[in-house]
Amino acid sequence: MTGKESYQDRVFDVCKMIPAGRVSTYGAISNFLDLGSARMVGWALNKCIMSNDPVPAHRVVNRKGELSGRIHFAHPDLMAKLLNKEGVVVMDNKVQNFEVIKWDPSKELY
DNA sequence: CGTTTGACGGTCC
DNA sequence: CGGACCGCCAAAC
Repeated sequence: MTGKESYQDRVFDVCKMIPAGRVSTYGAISNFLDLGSARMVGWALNKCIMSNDPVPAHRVVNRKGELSGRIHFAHPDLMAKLLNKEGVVVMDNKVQNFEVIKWDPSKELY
């Protein structure tokens, strides 16, 4: 390719690097890719639904550990279900032990 | 080309 | 702890 990798492609790549059973945040990805705004991650992931690539967007939550993006999935409960399936405890649309299973590319990935 | 919106984050009170 | 407010950048209108 000519290197036309948009910020969206980088977000996809980072999301694919998130280990199962772990969750990342929009801010962490934004900081790692130096996008300057966490909103860009949300916009990029919104396109991931239209994309044919298997992007585990369900592993990305906001800084509070809430499944803020669940409403964009095929079913609002799909995101929580996928996380629960991977061993992540989700209650009331919030990730339990969030600080424990939180995964930061800038810290975990070196 | 100005305005609005959006899967956010941090600060302030 | 939670609500209000601003900053942030890109796409949609």
